[in-house]
Amino acid sequence: MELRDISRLLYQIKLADQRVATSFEKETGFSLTRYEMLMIVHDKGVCSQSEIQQAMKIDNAAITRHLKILEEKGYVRRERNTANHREVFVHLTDEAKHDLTSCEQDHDRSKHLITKVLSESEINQLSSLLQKLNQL
Amino acid sequence: MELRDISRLLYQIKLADQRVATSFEKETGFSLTRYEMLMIVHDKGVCSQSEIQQAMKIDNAAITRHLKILEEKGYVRRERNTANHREVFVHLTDEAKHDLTSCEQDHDRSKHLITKVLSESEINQLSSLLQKLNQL
DNA sequence: AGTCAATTGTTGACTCGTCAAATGTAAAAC
DNA sequence: GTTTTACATTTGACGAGTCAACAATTGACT
Repeated sequence: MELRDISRLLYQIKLADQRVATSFEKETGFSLTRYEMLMIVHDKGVCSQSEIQQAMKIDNAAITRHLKILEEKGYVRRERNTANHREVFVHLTDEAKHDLTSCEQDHDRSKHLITKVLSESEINQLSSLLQKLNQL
Repeated sequence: MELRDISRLLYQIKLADQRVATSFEKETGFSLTRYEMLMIVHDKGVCSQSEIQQAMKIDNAAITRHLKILEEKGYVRRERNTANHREVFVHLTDEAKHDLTSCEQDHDRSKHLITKVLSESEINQLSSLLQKLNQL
């Protein structure tokens, strides 16, 4: 495996990422990162930012900024934990829940782009390969 | 395939991209994008920026800025095409060629991280899956 | 010629991530 | 009971990409 080949492979990953993220945003109206963030908060119900950080593995600074935007849009509410004023608790608003489920439903009707180029089993393959990469 | 699952998958791609790009840079000393750019110029010998753009599929603005940096580092030289003053011809300097081959050699000795988590056949799988994604 | 359109590259304003330094709070050490 | 130390979040400066507006050059049509 030459360095040249590795560079080509990794660059393909970069391109795929860009492609896929922008197409997700076009289809759903949510940025991929913020959608993921909302879903994580949704699953946890209420959580601190560092919990989000651990789940998403991106920088805390990015979390803060996304949440600020989501708050402005009225999708999340943030309150300092009264028992520990260091942390901020985040939870979804009803509006967010509503918009997310309606987005899901819209989506169910019009299959996502990715299912047009990859079969179910290929998606599973991809997922397990990515999992290995993300162990690095 | 639920939207939630798609979001998870795409987010994994994003994470893999970030991981892999930063590890490439740490190991080689070249940013992935600029390495790829240098190799493309290397392969073509001399080329215009729009040729690079087509090969790399990133915005022209990004190309301009990377080339500016590479020029400052003494890795490429740029001259307007005398036959068509709209385009700029780019070619590598000897310094770049030298540094690139020595980087390649260093690399051959210390296998790249990716080969530690993926087998040869997994890498091929991944590559073909990415190719399909990049058709979107 | 003289205008109009297409091509090539550059620049500015924006998004999204990083790291590092700063803030504010809690807990531990003395 | 201060003074460290650690933790959670925030902010600022930066890198890398996007898009849109602009400039310069070329080529084509009348």
